[in-house]
Amino acid sequence: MKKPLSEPDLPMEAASVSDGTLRSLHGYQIKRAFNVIQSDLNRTLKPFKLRMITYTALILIVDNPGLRQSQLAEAMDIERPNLVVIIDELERRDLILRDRLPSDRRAYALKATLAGRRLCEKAVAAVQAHEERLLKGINPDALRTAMKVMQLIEANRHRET
Amino acid sequence: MKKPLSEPDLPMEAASVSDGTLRSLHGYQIKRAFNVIQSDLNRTLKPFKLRMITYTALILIVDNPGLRQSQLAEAMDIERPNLVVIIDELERRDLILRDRLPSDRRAYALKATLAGRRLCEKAVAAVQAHEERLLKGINPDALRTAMKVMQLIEANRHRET
DNA sequence: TATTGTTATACTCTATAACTATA
DNA sequence: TATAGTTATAGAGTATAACAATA
Repeated sequence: MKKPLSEPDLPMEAASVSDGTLRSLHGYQIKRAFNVIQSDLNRTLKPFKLRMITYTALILIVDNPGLRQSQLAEAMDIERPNLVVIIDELERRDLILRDRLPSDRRAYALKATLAGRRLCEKAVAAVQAHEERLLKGINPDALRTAMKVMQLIEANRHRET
Repeated sequence: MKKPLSEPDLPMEAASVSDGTLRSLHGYQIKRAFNVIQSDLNRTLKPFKLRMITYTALILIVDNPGLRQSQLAEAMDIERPNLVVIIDELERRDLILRDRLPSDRRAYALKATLAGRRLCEKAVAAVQAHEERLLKGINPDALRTAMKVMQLIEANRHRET
């Protein structure tokens, strides 16, 4: 929706797209913003061979050593099966490791390796630059408000089948 | 991230996930909100056999009769090839039709059928209820601010490369 | 019985290259 | 040559059922 209203050189038959807000669909604006963030972030993370989802998993493991996969999946709000391949990928690259919990031999304690912590810190710096770029010109109060709104939306999740 | 901090009955080995904001990653909060919206909306649209993306295309065609596919793709911020299957689906269900433009026989003028307009209006009502539910308790000013922030993020899209 | 991690699978959304028919 | 729509395809995210090992 870069061109908000009518273009001068369109033939009569072609309509102009009504500007901005789709009626009754705030969700689509959030989708568009998210797509921009995701593709820009993935470009930023490419040199580290990380994606948004693997970066998120790595940073949570670095910041919360000993996390179980089920806890991490809940924290990331993804399904357990989908986390497995992410953990596999990080483990194969020796960025994290799966330690068996003696107290519960079904579960793993996830821990970052030194290499994982180092890569994470470098990636964090790049991501900070990415966010500065993408959030440039946005009033910090407005941004805080927006993030609070995102949390409220998440909290209003509809759980009944 | 429903449980913000430590759970009382966890064994010592298990760490608690640090609450809320992932350091330097506003994007992930937006992702989570979007996922909630998308899955709730798709559930809402299921009785109409629509999804977020087909609903969006339909409403834009209803509101902008004569739209070309390329214009619609740009308005929805998706790639032209991905729009084709969406238009196919709506056309197969006789909700819209592709009219050849006499002035440019490469292009189509997209128009909603009566059935399409009727389904659209019913879906709009359901979506309004969905958004009321999901945005319940959110200050309208805060919501407006959040939507403006989403637009600004979209406008800061990184285009080089 | 219930839970942790796993496998397999299916569906959706996104992105790109290459084609056709028109301009 | 450029553009509108199309085909084919690949990649990534998400969701569910069912299983083995363990609780």
